[in-house]
Amino acid sequence: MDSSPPDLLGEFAADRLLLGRSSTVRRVTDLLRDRIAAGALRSGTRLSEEALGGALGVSRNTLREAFRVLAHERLVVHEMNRGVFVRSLGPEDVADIYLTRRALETAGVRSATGSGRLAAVNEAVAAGESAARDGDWAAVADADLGFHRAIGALTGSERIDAYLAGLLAELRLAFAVMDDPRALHEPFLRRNRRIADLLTTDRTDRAEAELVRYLDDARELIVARMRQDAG
Amino acid sequence: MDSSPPDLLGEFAADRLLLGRSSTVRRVTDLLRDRIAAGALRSGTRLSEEALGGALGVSRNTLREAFRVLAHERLVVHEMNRGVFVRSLGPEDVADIYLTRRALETAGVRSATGSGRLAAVNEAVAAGESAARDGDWAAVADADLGFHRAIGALTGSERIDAYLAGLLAELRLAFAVMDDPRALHEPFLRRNRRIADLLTTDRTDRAEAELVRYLDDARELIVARMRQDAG
DNA sequence: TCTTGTGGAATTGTTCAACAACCTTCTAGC
DNA sequence: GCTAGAAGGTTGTTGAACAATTCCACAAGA
Repeated sequence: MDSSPPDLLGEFAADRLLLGRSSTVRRVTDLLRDRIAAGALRSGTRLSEEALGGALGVSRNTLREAFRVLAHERLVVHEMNRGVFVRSLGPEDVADIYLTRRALETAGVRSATGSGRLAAVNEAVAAGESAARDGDWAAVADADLGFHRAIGALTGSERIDAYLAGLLAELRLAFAVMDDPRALHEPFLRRNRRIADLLTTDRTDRAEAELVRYLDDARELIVARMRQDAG
Repeated sequence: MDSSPPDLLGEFAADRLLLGRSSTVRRVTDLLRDRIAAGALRSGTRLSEEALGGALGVSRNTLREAFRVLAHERLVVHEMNRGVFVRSLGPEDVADIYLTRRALETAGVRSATGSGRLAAVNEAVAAGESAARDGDWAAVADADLGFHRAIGALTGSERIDAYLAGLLAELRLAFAVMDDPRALHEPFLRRNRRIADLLTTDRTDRAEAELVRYLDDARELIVARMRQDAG
């Protein structure tokens, strides 16, 4: 042991977290989260303990532990004695999510200078533009969310990053309402680029103003579509 | 039914949510959360499934569901095949929490004007001052956290309020390190009052500056004490 | 002395079966 | 058409069981 370079030991210690075999609950939670984000499980769908447990080959108890996590992430709602359902967002939810995004993302923009994390922001913009050229609108959506997550990560806070990631996952529930992902994400590609450029050139105040306008416009787009569907 | 005033029906409908009999998991989760916040369960304490389940009179499966929730709230850590432990915060955690508080609370300050929610802020300040006069430093701590939660609630976002509440609960884990609650909270009573006054008179920019200084100072106080304990 | 096996005790991870409580639906009766 | 009540299915919770894993102590070897 003493002959090993200390660096090597450090690497192993870091690997240990990745190495750890994941529990069944963890795998089930991840799987359900992915299916919900991908829209395979629509809003309002009832997740029967018996049916889903049978399909996944896990016990009811294990499934219930996974449900508790997903409910805390607001991806499903747990109604007492009635079961759990894939969450469905209303206009108030979307408005609330955008209020929260505004708080977190503007915080990121304001601490952009000297954060040394702008590379990820520019990479996300490039990924979105590349996906748009390929016509892969699902990838554009991913890149768009990745961009905003990178904006939040400018704060350097692990909690802000994690919470924003969850918030954006929740927002995907609303995306399912938009039948045309291109109409939802394409117009914002250019605005992402502009915000990234403003940040790269240290014009943070203007970047913040652009970001706030972006968020207001995106919210209005979704809320309008929701009211249209409802009426 | 038709003879009842509609207001009354609305009240009952609202009560129904509160009335709803809570599940065992919910009660266990609340109880453990309270005990952790109160410091009755110290950081690092191992929560044995069998022992705790026996003491509370609930089954291991029920307890495990509660653990999933608490782990998601970052109040306990779940180590695979080892068990769950009351979380212990390091200086990095405290720094991260204060970064997040800064993002959320400054957002609240910036949307204070015309929010119509300043009453709760002033009430929290008054509650803190009253508790200080009584020498009830635990109540001062509650009021302090209530003040900052009210600041976040100025955004009008339910999610920001809920997340900030969780964040402050997590921070109580660090308060346990401070043996003297008076030293931790008393100096900040005056600063809370000052921030509230600035907000009430619409001097939001100065309020924000004061708040940021407050948060930086509080973080330093806790981090310094932690390093002192560690070294 | 320090490290390396080894065995056993204790704990967690997961499943299964059971039952009470509850919700939903259908039916009978008015 | 409406209400009460019975029937069936689902969730809430428990207790037991077993495999997998960790922890601890102790012995064996360098």
